[in-house]
Amino acid sequence: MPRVTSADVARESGFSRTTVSYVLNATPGVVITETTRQRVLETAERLGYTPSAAARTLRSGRSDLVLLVLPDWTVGPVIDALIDHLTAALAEHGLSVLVHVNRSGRPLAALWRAVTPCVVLGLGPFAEADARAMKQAGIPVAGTALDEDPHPEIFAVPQASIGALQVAHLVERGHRVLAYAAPSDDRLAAFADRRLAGVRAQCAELGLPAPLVERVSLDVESASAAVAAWRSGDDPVTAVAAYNDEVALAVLAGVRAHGLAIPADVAVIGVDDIPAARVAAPALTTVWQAIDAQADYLAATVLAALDGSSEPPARTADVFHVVARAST
Amino acid sequence: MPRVTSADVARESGFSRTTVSYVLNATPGVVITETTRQRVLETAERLGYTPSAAARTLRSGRSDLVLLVLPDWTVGPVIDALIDHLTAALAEHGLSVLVHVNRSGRPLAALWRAVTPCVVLGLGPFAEADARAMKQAGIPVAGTALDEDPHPEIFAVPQASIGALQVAHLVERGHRVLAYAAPSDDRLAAFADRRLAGVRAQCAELGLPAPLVERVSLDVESASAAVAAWRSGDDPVTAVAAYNDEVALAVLAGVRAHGLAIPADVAVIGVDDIPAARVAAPALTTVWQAIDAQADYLAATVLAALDGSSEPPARTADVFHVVARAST
DNA sequence: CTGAAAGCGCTTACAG
DNA sequence: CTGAAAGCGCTTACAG
Repeated sequence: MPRVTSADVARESGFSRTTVSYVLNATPGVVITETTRQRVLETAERLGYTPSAAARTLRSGRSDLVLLVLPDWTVGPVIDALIDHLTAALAEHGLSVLVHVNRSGRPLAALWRAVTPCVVLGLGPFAEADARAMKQAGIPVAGTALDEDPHPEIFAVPQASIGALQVAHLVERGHRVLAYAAPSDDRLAAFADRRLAGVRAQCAELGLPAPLVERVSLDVESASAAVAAWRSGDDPVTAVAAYNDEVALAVLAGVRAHGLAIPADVAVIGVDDIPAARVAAPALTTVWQAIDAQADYLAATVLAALDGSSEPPARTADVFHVVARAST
Repeated sequence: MPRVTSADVARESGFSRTTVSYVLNATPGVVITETTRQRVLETAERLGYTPSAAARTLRSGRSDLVLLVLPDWTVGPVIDALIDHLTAALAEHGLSVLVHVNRSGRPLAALWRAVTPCVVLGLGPFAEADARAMKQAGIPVAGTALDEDPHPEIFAVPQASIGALQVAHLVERGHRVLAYAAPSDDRLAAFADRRLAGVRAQCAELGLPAPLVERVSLDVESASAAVAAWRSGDDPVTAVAAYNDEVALAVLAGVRAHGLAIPADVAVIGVDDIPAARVAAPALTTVWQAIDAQADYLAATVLAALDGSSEPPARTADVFHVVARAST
């Protein structure tokens, strides 16, 4: 069964391809008789016509694909949810999201030249060369930033603020000697380092000793060793800010392994609010992020990049907040 | 900066577009002088030529996009890893994976007609109408099956076997009164029901009483209620097979809430081996699935669908196995 | 071994 | 208000 084309619709409806195109695209500034319009629409419907994305792309030099470039780190439930919402939001505008995991750090050029996306959206920073090439080729680029960023096309989730928020919560609970549990995976450094910087800055601000930092991989031994280090000093650590919930859950296991009480001896706070956090022993206090809002904002950013007119919306106020549970 | 086309390469190298195309595509059955070949290749390289996917698609009627259709359920780390591996494996063959989450259950027709993917790969079953339409349009369809399946283009991960494996492990540990913790999310039914069927069948096979089934959502209250139900009978449940690790972690919390010992009073086994399983209290026994192998198999299936010649590879023997930890 | 030409399906100046 | 025609970049019969 060959493809139904706009030429078929034209022939079948008795109008020219031009008219069919005008009707189907509701081309602005072109006036079409209502009866003509109806007849074309009806014919297209009856024939099951779907425009060819390839032909449109070839013609316009731009597809309706949004290329979403993920950095190499493990995606995890949060980014997962983000992609989900973003895909749904952009689908309403006829845009499809093509997710590309940039493992190997190869240049993106081959991919975006081949796909000619209408926008490239990066969840991590782009390589200098890639950014330049895309700019030169006139492909709009949008993305998220890890820090506060003056560029409006960038959605900034200041990672440092997350760390600061963790500290604020722990201090509120009466703690003064804090530690930071960093992830063992180097690919997370871009996030982890910034969150740690936030923890450090907030500690300094509040006149607390600098946080003791240990890397914790996702097993009991590693976490247990970290806890040993944190508790060995003259002024033992009483609260741990973890990079994320998975690391925090490992820390909980490490603390339990030492026979210490949570939160009486050691309090722990994570980031992400993954499902396992709620049912941990004890239930894990964590930082919740407004993923939906972030996704909506990113979607709006993409649309704004496409069509200069529509401004990105105002930022949501509640980007993240602490969900207090039994671990602090 | 306008796009570099094959015409540019032709002009610049002094050959015709035909020759350029032959060289660049290494068209089989066409013999090209080595010096010509080199000159064309060198020119293309120098100009930074990348073929236009849109034009190729329009010409051939088929893009190099693989449309991966996910069912509506939460993706989770396992599917996540699967997508990751699949994307990498297919990228080596010049194929890009377009992930589409089929929320809302809308017909897929508009999407695949627009994108003209070279293969549609489904991780869940397709709607009858969609499957028929794609077949009629000549688009190869591949996918995974939830049951053993005679069709070679389908990768079957028999969900029932996972349930059976859970039961076998629990029985090996000396348990005879078993329960099944089903997820509260109905979208998971396709998986959950099959795994439960496997649990039931294996219990029957071994002459055990039928498993008591409770739905468990991902919070302590729900899990606690399920545990209460399981323990209330004359013959209290001593072991729980959970739908997946997240449900299993909730069950652990429920058991702890009742002050029962794990695994002495109640043993728990999950599925997936998520990072949180290893650091749970106690460490969670679970069923590990060979995601890499599944992804490789799916990739091979896609390639086979594209090019009749290459057979899908032999199945990996070790599709899944139990990782025994402290919870059983 | 290489080239001129047609056509994939679409949109949009340009005429009428 | 509607139509004939060109062209986006590619591949592939068809000639030479």
